[in-house]
Parts: sequence; C-alpha cells; structure tokens
Amino acid sequence: MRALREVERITTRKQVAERAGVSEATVSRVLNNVGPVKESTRRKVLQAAKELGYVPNAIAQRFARRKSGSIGVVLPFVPKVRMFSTFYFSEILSGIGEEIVRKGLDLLLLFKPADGEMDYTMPFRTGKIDALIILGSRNRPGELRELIKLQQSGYPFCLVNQHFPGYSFNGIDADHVRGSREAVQHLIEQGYKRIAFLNGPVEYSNSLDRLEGYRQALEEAGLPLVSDLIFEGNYSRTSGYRAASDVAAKISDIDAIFAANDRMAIGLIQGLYERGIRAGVDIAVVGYDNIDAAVVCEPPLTTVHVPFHEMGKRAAEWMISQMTSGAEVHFYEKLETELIVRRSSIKEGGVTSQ
Amino acid sequence: MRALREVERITTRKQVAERAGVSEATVSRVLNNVGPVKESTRRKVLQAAKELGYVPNAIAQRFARRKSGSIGVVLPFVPKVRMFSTFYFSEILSGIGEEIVRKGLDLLLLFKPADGEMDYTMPFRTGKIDALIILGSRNRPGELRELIKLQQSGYPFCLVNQHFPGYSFNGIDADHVRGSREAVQHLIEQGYKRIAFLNGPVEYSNSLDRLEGYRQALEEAGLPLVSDLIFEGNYSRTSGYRAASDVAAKISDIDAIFAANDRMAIGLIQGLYERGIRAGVDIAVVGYDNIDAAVVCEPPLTTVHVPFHEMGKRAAEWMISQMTSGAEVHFYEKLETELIVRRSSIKEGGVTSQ
DNA sequence: ATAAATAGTGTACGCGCGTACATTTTTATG
DNA sequence: CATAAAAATGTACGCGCGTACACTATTTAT
Repeated sequence: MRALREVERITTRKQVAERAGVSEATVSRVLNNVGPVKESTRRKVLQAAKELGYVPNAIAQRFARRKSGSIGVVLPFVPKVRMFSTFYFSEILSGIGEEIVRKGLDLLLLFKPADGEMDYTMPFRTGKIDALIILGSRNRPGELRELIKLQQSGYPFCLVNQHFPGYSFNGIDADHVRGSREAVQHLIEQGYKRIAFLNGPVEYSNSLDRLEGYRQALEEAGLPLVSDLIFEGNYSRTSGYRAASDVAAKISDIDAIFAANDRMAIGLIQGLYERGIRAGVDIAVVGYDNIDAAVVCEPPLTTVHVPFHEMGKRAAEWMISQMTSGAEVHFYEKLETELIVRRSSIKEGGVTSQ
Repeated sequence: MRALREVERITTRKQVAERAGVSEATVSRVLNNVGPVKESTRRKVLQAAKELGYVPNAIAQRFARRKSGSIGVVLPFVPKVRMFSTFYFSEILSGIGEEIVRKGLDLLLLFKPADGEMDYTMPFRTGKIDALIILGSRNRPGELRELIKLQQSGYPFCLVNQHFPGYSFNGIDADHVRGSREAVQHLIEQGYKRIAFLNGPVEYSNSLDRLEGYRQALEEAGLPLVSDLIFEGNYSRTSGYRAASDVAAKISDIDAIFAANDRMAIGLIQGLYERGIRAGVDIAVVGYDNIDAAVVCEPPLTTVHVPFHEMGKRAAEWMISQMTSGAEVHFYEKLETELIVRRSSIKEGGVTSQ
C-alpha cells in the first residue's frame, strides 16, 4: 500500500480565489479576518477553501509578514553525564510549550554547542525566531559576553532560573534565597545547630542565592557561619557522593547538612551510608528541587519544591507579550518555592538502619 | 544602557552585491557554493558580506527552496502527573537534537493537544517541517487513524519506541522482547521460579513486547505462565504502588516480579515495603529503563537499560536521509538493550523468604 | 587559425502571501 | 433622486532568495 505522494503540489490561495470567484486579496481578508467582507463572500471563500483542503503556507506567511512566529528555546549542552536533572529542563520546557501552543506559536529548540559559545543573535538575524528563552545559562566570561551582545542588539529574550548580578537581563527566577533560608530554618527548628552546606558551582546564581539563604538563616538564629562546613559539588549525584568523604571527616562537627540540590543530596546520603552515617538518623539532610527521586530514595528527602513548569510558562508569557506589544519593557520575576518535609530531616524519624 | 534596536533593517543580498560590484546571482553562487565562480570574485563577495555582517534570511531561503529545513518532533501531552519518566523523552530528544544540529537543520517541537487527536499532516501541509518524529505514540483508534492518514499522504515520518502490529510504519525501537526475556531469565538463573509480572497498558507496544519476553523466558525454562500473576499498571510510580496490594495478596505464590518499567518497580517496592515485604530479600524485583532513580532507590534496582539517546539519534539520521535522498524507503530498526544487575534481584543479598 | 567547449557572470522570474492603494458597489443623507 | 460616505472588492507590488536561461570571456580541440 505504498502511498502516492500527494505531497507534490500544494493548493494555493490563487486556486481558492478562482473557485470562489473572487480575488486573492479577498481570500486573504477572509482567512485573516481583516477588513470588511460581505457575509456571502466570506461563506463562498470558506467553502472553496474547505473543498480544496486549502491551508495557508506558513513559510510564505512568515516571509510576507517578516515574522517567524516562533520562539527559540536554548538548551545547554548536556554531555552524557547529565549535570542537571533532566527533570529540571523537562518541566520548564513543558511550561513554555503549554503557553506557546496556546498562542498558536511555534517552538524552535536550539542546542548549545559542546565547545565554545553560541551566538544568540544569529537565530534572530536569520529570521528564524522572534524571541528567545535561554535555559541553563551560567556566569562565565564567554557566556556573559554573548548575553551582553544580545541585549545590545535589542532582540527580546529572557533567562530562566539564572540571573547575573550587575546586569539587568530579563528573567524568570525562583526565590532561592528564601527557599534556602526556609530549608535551613527548618533544620534549625528541628533542633540542629551545626548545619553544613553542600553548594554547587558559583557560576550558577542559584548557588549564590542558596548560600545567601543559608547565611541568613544562620544569622537569624545566632548561629555562626563556619566556612569549614561549606562544601562544593557540581550539582551531580556523583559530586555529592564524593563530598561524603569530606563531610564524614568532619562529622563530629556536623549534625545536619543542606545540599543545594537533590541529586547531590542523594549522592551524599549514599556516600555517608557507606561510611556508616545514616541520613535521617545520624545526620539530617535537606535537598533542593523536589525531583522525582527525592520521594523514592531512602530516607525520603526533605527538599524545596521549585515551580519549574510555572516558571517556563511565565517566561513564555512575557516573551509573547513583548513580541506582540513591541514594547521593550524590562522584567525580572521571582516565583515562590515551597519546603517539602520528608523523613531525611526530622528528628523523630530516625529508626531503621537494617 | 537601553539598546537601539538594530533590529530595524536587515542587510540583504542586494547590498552585498552592490558593495562587491557583482550581481545578486553571483552573491548567491558564492554563498551557496554552486556553479563556477572566479576566485577573485569569490573573495570580493565574501569580503563584502563580512563587512556588512550579512546573514542570509532563512525564511526567504526556505520560501525559495520550498523546504523548511526543519524536523518536527511530537511530544505526547504530559499532564501534571507524568505518565512516563521525563528521562525517557529527554534522552530521545537529546539524541535527535544532536543529529539535527550536526546537519544544520532545525528542530520544531510539537505538543500533542490535551484532548483529541493531532493532525500529523498539518505541519507538513503548512510547510513548517520536512519530516516528523513521533514520540509517545499509542495504539488507540484515533491515533492509529491519524498515523494511517499520515502514511498515505506520503510525508516522511517515523515512530520511536512504539510499533503497530499489522502496520509498517517507519520506526526505531528497542528489542524489548529480548530485553524482557533476559530480565526474566536473569531471575530464573537466580533460582526464582514463581515470577510475577507487572505490565503497562496494552496500547503501548512496549507492553506487548515485555509480555512476550516474559512468556518466552518462562517457556524456555519450562515454567508455567500463570495469568493470576500478571498485574497491570499504567507505568506510573503510583500505579506500581497500588499494585503492591494485589501482589502482597498473592505473595505466597510469588518469589520474584518483573515490572515493565522502573517507575512502577519503585512504587511497587515502596508499597511492598509498607506491607512488610522487602525487595531484594523477601522478593526479587527487576525493572526496566534504567532511569536515574533506579540506582538510588533502596535496594538499587536491577533493570534493563534502553539506549534512548541512540534511538533518537538513529531516528533523526533516518529522517534526514529520507529528506535528502527523496527516496521513500521503509525502515524499522531495533536497538539492543542491556541488563543491569543490582541488588534488588540477587539472592546473595537477602535472606530467604519462606 | 577557427570552431567548439567551458568558465564566469548577469537578467529575469517565481516562490505564496500581506497589504497599500485604486476602484467599484452599496448605503446613508438631504 | 442626487450625492457623499462607507463598504466591499480588485490590482499591484514587495518580502529575499534560488535558479533557469542568456550572454560574454576564456580555454581547448582541431
């Protein structure tokens, strides 16, 4: 049952016009709902279009309108060893997609190259996109240079879950300072006083925010910030696992630890376990992100939920409004996080080892 | 430092031609490497293009070439409660992306509507895409109808990780029959004889393949296939959790269970644990997919690794070759899976049930 | 030397649609 | 009924690029 490619020739506006007995312009007017059209004419045109199975050629429309009608979304290069949870990006992406579809726009997925920087202005200059949403940006010289260039070119774009101190790029963030502060406050409320911190690389504003939240919580409680109790990983599970040895070495000074994300927290828990230190019993652990695995690990991980989906949606909403209004308004939004308490951090919880 | 939108006017081929002192056609020839061009002319043109910062307008190119240069990727509607691991799609998507970027094409992300079917021919008819890769397809009447329509229209497309018995749609799959057989064989080798099966919905060919693998393994070992020991979930963790009560009710007849994916396996393990049945001790468990969480759950889950990334890449390779060759060749590839043995299924790890 | 092949370049047009402007038809107004 | 205003429709053109074809300059074959 090999199909005849009916691909060959598309039906065009001209044919619809002929069949309806009107001019091409009238067909356009009817289909775009622009200008006054007599009701009977409208019906004739719609009828003809329907009979011919006419669908406007999107490429020609974009060409004539000088608008691509699509929004680019940049994904960072993610090597085989995933630095971020795929969860993170999937959630944001689905939020963006939901909004874009709702507005009848297209989503062009752009992948950052493995090596070197990406020229963010290029997809604009080639006319492929009308707006850009950048995920997984980092504070690095090359990256920053590209962002500044993009900013100066005046094309509408925004960052998600990253900001650059000293620069006013448009962006949607979550309030990670507050999220982290609440996480650490929770530990303090549980009675822990010697709270360590496993952070991620400083090139992510997330890390700086987490540190600030950690600092604030300690300060409020009158607890000292001990730099020896601040460790650094790279947000991967493995790095959390590796950090376990450092943490274990100072375990006599530590009764709780706040990890900057769940993946590290889970790796840490495993690493500590192998050294005889039981999370939720010998040490309290709090993570961040509320990924799927947080509820299935042992013990279930207390963490901070981040509204990634909503963040993606808001980013898309902003970009779409910029595109349609044409106005060049600055925005920077922080959405709220939510502490999710599970067994890894609660004192009463300690029970089973095995 | 508000930017002047340099967006206003793009530089065009015409300007490059003038500056280089040649015709527009020659500019085109140089930039597209087509036809003979004198070396000195080539340099003049490239120089002029560089000086003007000229970039061809992609939309105009597509319009003139009557090719969109982009490949569509359909994602199923994923409601708040994710039916599949996001892992699954992220991996496939990154494989597709890798290949598409390599070939200088674009990736248009298409989201299936929440309700009703999607007309897969539409993005072709509007000229938005040249080929389509469909993820998360299911064997349902409406879906099948759309696929048949698409097939008959002759546009190049393929499915990933799904096939329809009786239809020869192009597709990239993994050998789930074999993967499942090996998983169950592994359990048999460990000495288990009463092996239950927690499957997913039959609208996924994955489920049928898993069942067949399960059947084959039992048959080879001369073990009976007991329909009472076959349970059904919907691939979500929650459904695995719920299945635990059914499994627990028959626990005296079961010493191992093969779950059709990791999410269900993990939910099942939790549910059983709450009923006093310990995975890896009282019951052996094997999952499928090798998601991130499989290595961090307790006990670490024996599972079957599926090369999702590679599958995406192969799908993209096929579609690109179809696009460029124009030939309409049929393909259906099955990639190999790999059994990953962890603690949830090995006898030494545990004590003994009854 | 001349003809024929080839390299190099320019001219002209179409891709399908949006839309400014011109023109015709209808309606409102007195 | 005449006329101005408004509504409805048609004509014409441009969006930026690819490319068929025509044409000229150069090389090769005879």
